[in-house]
Amino acid sequence: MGSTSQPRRGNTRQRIQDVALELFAQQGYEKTSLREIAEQLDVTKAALYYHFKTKEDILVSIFEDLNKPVEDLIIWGETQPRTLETKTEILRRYSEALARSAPLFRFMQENQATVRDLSIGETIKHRVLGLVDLIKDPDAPLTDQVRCFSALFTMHAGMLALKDVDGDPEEKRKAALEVAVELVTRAHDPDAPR
Amino acid sequence: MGSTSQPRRGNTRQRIQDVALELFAQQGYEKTSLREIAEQLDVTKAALYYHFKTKEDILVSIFEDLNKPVEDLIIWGETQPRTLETKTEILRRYSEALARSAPLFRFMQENQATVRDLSIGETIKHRVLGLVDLIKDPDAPLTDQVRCFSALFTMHAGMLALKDVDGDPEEKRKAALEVAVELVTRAHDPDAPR
Amino acid sequence: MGSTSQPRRGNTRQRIQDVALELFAQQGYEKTSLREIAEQLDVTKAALYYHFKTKEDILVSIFEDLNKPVEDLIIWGETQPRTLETKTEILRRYSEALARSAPLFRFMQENQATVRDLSIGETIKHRVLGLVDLIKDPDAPLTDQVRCFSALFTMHAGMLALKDVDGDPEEKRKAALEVAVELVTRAHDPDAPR
Amino acid sequence: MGSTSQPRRGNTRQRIQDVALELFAQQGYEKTSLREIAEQLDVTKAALYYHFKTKEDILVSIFEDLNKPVEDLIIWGETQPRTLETKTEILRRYSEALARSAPLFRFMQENQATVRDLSIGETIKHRVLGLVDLIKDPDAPLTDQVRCFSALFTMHAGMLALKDVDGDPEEKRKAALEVAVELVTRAHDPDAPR
DNA sequence: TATGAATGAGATTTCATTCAT
DNA sequence: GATGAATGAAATCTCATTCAT
Repeated sequence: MGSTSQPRRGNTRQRIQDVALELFAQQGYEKTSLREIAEQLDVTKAALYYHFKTKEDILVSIFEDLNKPVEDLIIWGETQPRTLETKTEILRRYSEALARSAPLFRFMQENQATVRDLSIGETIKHRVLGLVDLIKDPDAPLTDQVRCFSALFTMHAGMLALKDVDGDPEEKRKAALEVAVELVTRAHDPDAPR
Repeated sequence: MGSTSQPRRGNTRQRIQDVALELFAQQGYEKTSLREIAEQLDVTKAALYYHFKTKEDILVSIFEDLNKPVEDLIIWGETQPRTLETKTEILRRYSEALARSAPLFRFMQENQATVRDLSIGETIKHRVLGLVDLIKDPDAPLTDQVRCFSALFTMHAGMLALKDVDGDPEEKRKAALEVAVELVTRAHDPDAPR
Repeated sequence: MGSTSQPRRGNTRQRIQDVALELFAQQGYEKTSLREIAEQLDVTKAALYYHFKTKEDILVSIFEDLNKPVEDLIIWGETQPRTLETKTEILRRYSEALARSAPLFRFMQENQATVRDLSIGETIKHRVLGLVDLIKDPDAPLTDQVRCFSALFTMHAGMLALKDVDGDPEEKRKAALEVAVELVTRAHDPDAPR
Repeated sequence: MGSTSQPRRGNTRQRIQDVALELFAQQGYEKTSLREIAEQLDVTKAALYYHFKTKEDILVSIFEDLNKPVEDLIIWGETQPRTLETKTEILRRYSEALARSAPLFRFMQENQATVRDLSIGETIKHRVLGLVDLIKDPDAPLTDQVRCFSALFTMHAGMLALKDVDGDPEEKRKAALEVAVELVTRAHDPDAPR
């Protein structure tokens, strides 16, 4: 929550995560050193090692905390019927999850090469594919599968590329969601009137 | 014939670029060391510095060489009328350029955080925005602007995320292009029958 | 008493400064590598970087420590009346300061080109000019100003060139001081009988 | 042959020496790389090696060319009677030699640590001591010997420290010479009236 | 809960030098 | 007279990590 006025006790772990995520998102994972993180927190590097086993562990812990909503979403989705309504709802919830953990997702988007080799790499891949599986039909033609992927990436892009476009972030998110829903709708019911 | 036995003289510069791009795309820019590149070429690190001023310079030179087609495409596009046909043609050509320089674009997609801070960062941003400008109308509603961004990202994704989908790469590329065209078409003529 | 068997903990910083100064004076700044310093101390190079930010920083820290007496001397001098007695006293004290920090001054004398570009360069220049200002009259004829500079350099030389002359160092220092005093005396009172 | 006209061709050797000396004096010997010299001359590093065997050799050759007058001066001095007139004349000629080869002497003054280890190191030491021998009496008291050294250093300083003093260089040189003569005069005839 | 001190590995870069052409 | 290509050695510096206290 509060980013500047932290009471000095008991929440160092959280503060490390906050600062680390901020720096990771700003500069990239490899270009952010533990020294920087420690300095910004006014602790020593060794203190980081009291709370986390490795540098990677810091990132993993952040990911695990912020990723839970998406995980839950997939679990929920798997119990629902594959109707268009369900798919739309999934997109809606996913869009909100993205918005809530924007820095993390921005980081993941911009550091794919890094993240791929880390232990979360597989998890992430699984998650994206799991999400796609919920909104696409396995036997759909290739074009429809592309539409589903595209829907997801559209929402990701909604947080990134659209930085350079004017307008309120929340509105941009909604516009991206709208386009995503449209894409999935077409994929879901190819015979719908165009 | 032989892909491993390189002719030893005269083309070192090119060979450095080739090996570097391969490794950059495979492992990421920061995790690829000059030692690795040199070893794979059976030259000393110092030889790299005879041909390039810095590590960054290697990447920049690769980028400048492979980026030319896209640059040309933008210049061409700026002289054309903003018809739907032009836009479609731009997408088609861009898709082909992407396919031809796949490793570079894959690298750029997966190393955005790195590339952003390099001297090519601004160039790339300019280029993407220049491309988007050719296919979107400046006064179009936000949703249509998203569609245009989405079209571009769909083609990028066509080279990346779709790795995990079965099927021939060329077919996947065409499917991505088709979806992109569709998105731009809708953005171009919002009143078209759906 | 042992000069080679150093107590291993707690005073590393000081030991680095000692060894560094010795090597800097012996071989010059640029020709002394951090590897050498580290090896002579039986520490790793990285340890040096724990205590000092850069190679230059090692030198700067040495300089700042040993320069204090001279700095104090200038401050003291500025509060005194510009009598011949004051000037003589300044020369006397300066001569002693030089003797006490002989290796540093020898280093500075022999590495002027290097020191000039370092961050201490300006400080040193300031200090020498500050010192000269205390012993020369601003409106004195050029010849008298030269005498004052010469007085200072005579004492510097007393530590250097006179190495190749026979005799006890302490006696040489006193002889140099005597000549310096004589020069300043003449500059102070040009009409004095010769 | 004998004439000193310098057309743009065929005098590369001389041009190398000129540029090298300028850079050596400006930045110091170690901090000046052959790359810099070559670039400033618009030739390749390898070209330098056609004309000189090593980097040191460039410096040595410069030194040998410019040092000749001083060498001659010493030889001449050795044939003269050790009168005060001779000594004065030596100082006068030396002062002129210094002025004529100012950059070289400035370089030597500021790079003593470097020069000491080079092959010219011994030569220089010899030369200074040879010069001193001409103006001091071997059995003179220590103070008088200091005066002689001081005379020499005063003239050196005349080219350096006096940079920061106002006034015409030629006048400053003459002032330095005057003080030097005075010092040697006293050393020569201690009983002279003061 | 943390720190102070240190390390081992490795990064990028620079340099003087060589040699076939 | 000079270049193009390359090398071997070394330099400065950074990093993630460890451990006794």
